[in-house]
Amino acid sequence: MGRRPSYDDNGRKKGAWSPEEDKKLRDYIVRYGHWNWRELPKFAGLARCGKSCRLRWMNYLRPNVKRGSYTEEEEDIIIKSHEELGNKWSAIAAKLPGRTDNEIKNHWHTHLRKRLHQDQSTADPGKILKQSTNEGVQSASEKRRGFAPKEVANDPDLSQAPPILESSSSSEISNLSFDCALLPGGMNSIMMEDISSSSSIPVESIVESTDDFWTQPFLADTVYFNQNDDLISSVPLVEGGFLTPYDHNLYYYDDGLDYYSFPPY
DNA sequence: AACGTGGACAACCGCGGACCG
DNA sequence: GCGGTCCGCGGTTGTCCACGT
Repeated sequence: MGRRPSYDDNGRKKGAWSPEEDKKLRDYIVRYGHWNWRELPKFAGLARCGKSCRLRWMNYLRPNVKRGSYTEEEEDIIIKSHEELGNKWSAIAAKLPGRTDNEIKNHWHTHLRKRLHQDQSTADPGKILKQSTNEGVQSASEKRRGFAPKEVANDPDLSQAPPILESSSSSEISNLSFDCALLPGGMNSIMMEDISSSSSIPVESIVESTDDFWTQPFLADTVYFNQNDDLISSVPLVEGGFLTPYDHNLYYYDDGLDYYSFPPY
């Protein structure tokens, strides 16, 4: 599924994500967080725009993203929330742990809306929910695929990942949360917070952005491709696999610590 | 077996809000 | 108040695949 990979005028890759790209993005964010979406692909070695990376992470790679069939309760919540909120998919998603707004939106358009329209004539809400649930337990496409989802099944990293349970929390997977803010002087700053240690370490990044955030490519000078013409890295890889913000002789990190340490200013 | 069609869903695109100088 | 940057949201599109003919 997804779109056929292609490249735009700026040399950025578009379309379906490869398992290698997924791994790079996931590994990078797990390790360093999404401190700045625009610059993240550069440091993660991805020829993607930041917006694409954000979407992929939020809708697919993010911990706790629950995939697969919808339960009766979930569909009930979606229908009721839609009556209440309309097309506020993010608000509806907030009521369904593990479900993304995009996934709910798709599910609504392909299953629930159609069914609601069909059953409005019968005017039996209980029946609507029951019918939607019966198919929601396993959709036609899932039956076809014999779910698990194709990409997850094909991706050894994803398939080996622990099952994401409704009750699990993101902190079980990563203790790091990241907030981005702007510091005076127009410089970007990174606020990395280690939940477990409650320590916050603001740091500054030298990158000043003047171009459109989402559309401007962020390829480094040196681009490496493998034999399949896939981008291996847009920056020279360093030990551990990524060029990080700290590799610009500005910061360093102590990998043995729960949080990153930086030289005093 | 070949082809057409529609379902499903990942990903793209454009817009607008929050924040800051 | 204005413009720029960053980010999130919702609508739409592109593509794959199963199924029907």
